[in-house]
Amino acid sequence: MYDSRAQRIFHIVRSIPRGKVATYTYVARKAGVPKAARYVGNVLGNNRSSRVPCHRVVRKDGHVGGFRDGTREKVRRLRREGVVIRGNCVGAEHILQ
DNA sequence: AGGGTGACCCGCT
DNA sequence: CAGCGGGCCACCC
Repeated sequence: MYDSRAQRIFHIVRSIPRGKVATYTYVARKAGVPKAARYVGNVLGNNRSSRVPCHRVVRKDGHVGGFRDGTREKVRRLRREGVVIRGNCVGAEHILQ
């Protein structure tokens, strides 16, 4: 199973509403490990549960970032939720601060 | 205990 | 403005 740290990360990601996205840094900060953005990616990459909408987590510079099933799929899912994406960049208006 | 890993980030060139 | 280098962190052998 996962330890409390990973659980916290999943919980935070699950709280991201449809049509919004959060950054890896944002999730790391809310999880209490502000400099562990990279680790957040590790945890989400490992995740396979459809209950965790990890496609809603993007890079701080606005780029969509990686995805287990491919960046294309991540973009598709976000667009389906109404998120505006130019190239591989999400509109800043969707990013939670 | 220690080195390897990665869906990241920042500063410098 | 694009690349590169180094830092970063928790986890996994």
